[in-house]
Amino acid sequence: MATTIKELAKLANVSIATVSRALNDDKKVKASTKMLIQKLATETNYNPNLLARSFVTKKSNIIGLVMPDIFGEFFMEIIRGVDEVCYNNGYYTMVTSSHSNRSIVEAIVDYLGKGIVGGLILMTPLLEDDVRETLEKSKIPLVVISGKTSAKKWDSISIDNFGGAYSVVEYLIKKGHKKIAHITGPLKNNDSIQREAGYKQALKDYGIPLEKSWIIGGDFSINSGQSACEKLMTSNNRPEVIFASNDMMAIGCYVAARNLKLKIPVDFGVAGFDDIFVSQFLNPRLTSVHVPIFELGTNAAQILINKMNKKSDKVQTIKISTELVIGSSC
Amino acid sequence: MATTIKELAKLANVSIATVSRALNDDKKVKASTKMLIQKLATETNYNPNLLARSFVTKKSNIIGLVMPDIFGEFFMEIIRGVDEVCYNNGYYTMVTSSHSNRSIVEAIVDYLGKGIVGGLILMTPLLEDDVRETLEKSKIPLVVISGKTSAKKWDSISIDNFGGAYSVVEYLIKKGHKKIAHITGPLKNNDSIQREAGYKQALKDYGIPLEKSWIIGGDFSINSGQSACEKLMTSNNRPEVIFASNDMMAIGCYVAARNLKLKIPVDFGVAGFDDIFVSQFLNPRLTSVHVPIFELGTNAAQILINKMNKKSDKVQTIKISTELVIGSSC
DNA sequence: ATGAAAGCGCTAACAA
DNA sequence: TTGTTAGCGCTTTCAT
Repeated sequence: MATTIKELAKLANVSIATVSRALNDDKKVKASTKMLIQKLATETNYNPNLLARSFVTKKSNIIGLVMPDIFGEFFMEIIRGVDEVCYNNGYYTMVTSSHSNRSIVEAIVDYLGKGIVGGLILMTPLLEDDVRETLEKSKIPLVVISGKTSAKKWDSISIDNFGGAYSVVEYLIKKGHKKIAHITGPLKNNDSIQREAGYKQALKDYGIPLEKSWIIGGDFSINSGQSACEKLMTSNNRPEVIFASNDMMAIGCYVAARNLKLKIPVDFGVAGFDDIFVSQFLNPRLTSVHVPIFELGTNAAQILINKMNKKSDKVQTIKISTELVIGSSC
Repeated sequence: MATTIKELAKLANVSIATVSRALNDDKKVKASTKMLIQKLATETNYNPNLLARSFVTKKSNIIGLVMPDIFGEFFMEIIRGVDEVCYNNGYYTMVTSSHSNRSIVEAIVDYLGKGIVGGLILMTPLLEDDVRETLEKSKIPLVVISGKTSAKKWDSISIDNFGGAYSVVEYLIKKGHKKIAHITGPLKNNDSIQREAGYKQALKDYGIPLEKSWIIGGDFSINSGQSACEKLMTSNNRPEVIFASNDMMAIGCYVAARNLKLKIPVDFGVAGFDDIFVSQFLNPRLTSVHVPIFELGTNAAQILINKMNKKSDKVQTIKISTELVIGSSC
């Protein structure tokens, strides 16, 4: 049995209230008393029962991290970032994702309703109406990691998708390319939408007409990248270079190239987005847009914890900037 | 404010005890009463306060997942597996890792002592004495994901490292190779130790003498794989093929090959272990040992939950078998 | 089959 | 500066 506050009180010959205060570093406890109690606490290996504490304060220092999926490097880095900050601040990280048999709303409602988490980090490519509604009802501090800096209602943190995409395409144009194709991400995914917009804007700014047939819909998966690339490279109007909306699809292009016996970057070039870990080990090294995912996680957690501590209450909207990483794939 | 059991009791015109019983599906509640209460609960969107419940029952349905690190695909898949099973059984997944500034013991103690988790999944490459001690003191259900099936004290689940390594090396030998080098993982890592043992045993079984200089110490990182490979391939006694203790180090060999202007598999072959996601996109496709990591996670969670539900109390020791994946890298 | 009441460990008024 | 006490939402004896 773990030491309780009661036993500690008995040992120290004070009331449990005093112990509680001492442990919570209340200023109005005599220094000597505080010292004694803290010494005793250490000796007896006292650990406050967090459940009891959360229960009575109605505050939980468990942070819920809800993601659309738990897969791949991107989410891993988010978790790592969140965990890092949580740990350093005495918070706990609880993760979940929308599973095959439930929507992201259910996941949120579950976390929120059960009173188990004191704050929520929601990562979602798109804030759909049902999610918005649910969130509006809740009074729990919340940070949204989103593809778009739109949600004025909640603190949100997002990647500069537009700028990142713009910079790759601009780079390609400056290298002399005019025939630049684009493989998009999922239709309703904000990251994807923003990246496509960046692509279009860059073309426009440099006076390059848009070739509709060079914009192929993908879904961020390797397979979709592969088939999109095959489609592009077997048409009679082949682009010189393909900008894939994420690295996974860029990898799909590599696969397609292998199948088609084409050589990157000789026969066609490829650029991606995300600069995931493996991209640097592709041969040739993939040109991509580096996204500091880990920082996305740490930032989100930090903002949330500030909110939970009432250290801040204005709604923040942070945009994380990206960086072009030039490889030899285009 | 969320609906409480009290309000529900008032609505149903029964005592809170009855409500509690009905909600917990106690057999001695009249069917009609139970129905009414459950209907009311649904209508009012009642959600039991988990904190309160855990607090009083002294049982938490939060499962703590402690890992040496939160990085890369391996851990991600574990988390995904655990989350999947937890979700399906109404449990919650709390993750943490030993951080730069704390040991894994501290992480465990923290989880355990605070009464916040009701069960623990501990993933560690090596059960060191301080960890053992800590675990022995604890009375919380526990499952260890380990590199070695040794811990008879706790339920444990591990990969068949020995068998996996043996099968790659056997495959290489049968292809006619005799000069097989090995890059090991960290010295005190059980996975690494078992894999090395499998390598040695295969050589022995096929009567191939061990060449000490062909066993180079690595640490599972790409860099260590790269430098080990460079060392091997620039010596005057070059092996024909390198079996790296994990895919990351195998990737390091690819990098080394590129630097040394050597071609895989023409100039030398490479095999790895883990068959991580990216390995299939390496060029040439890496020969590796596939480890069903996701299942490692689901299994661990399932065993733990059974334990927590008292559905099982015998100590289980599961070994997850691996599968040789033949690529074109050797 | 149901109700009354105690109590889990802790915090937070309110008193002293 | 410290103690007393109520109470958080729930489960669980013990009555009835």
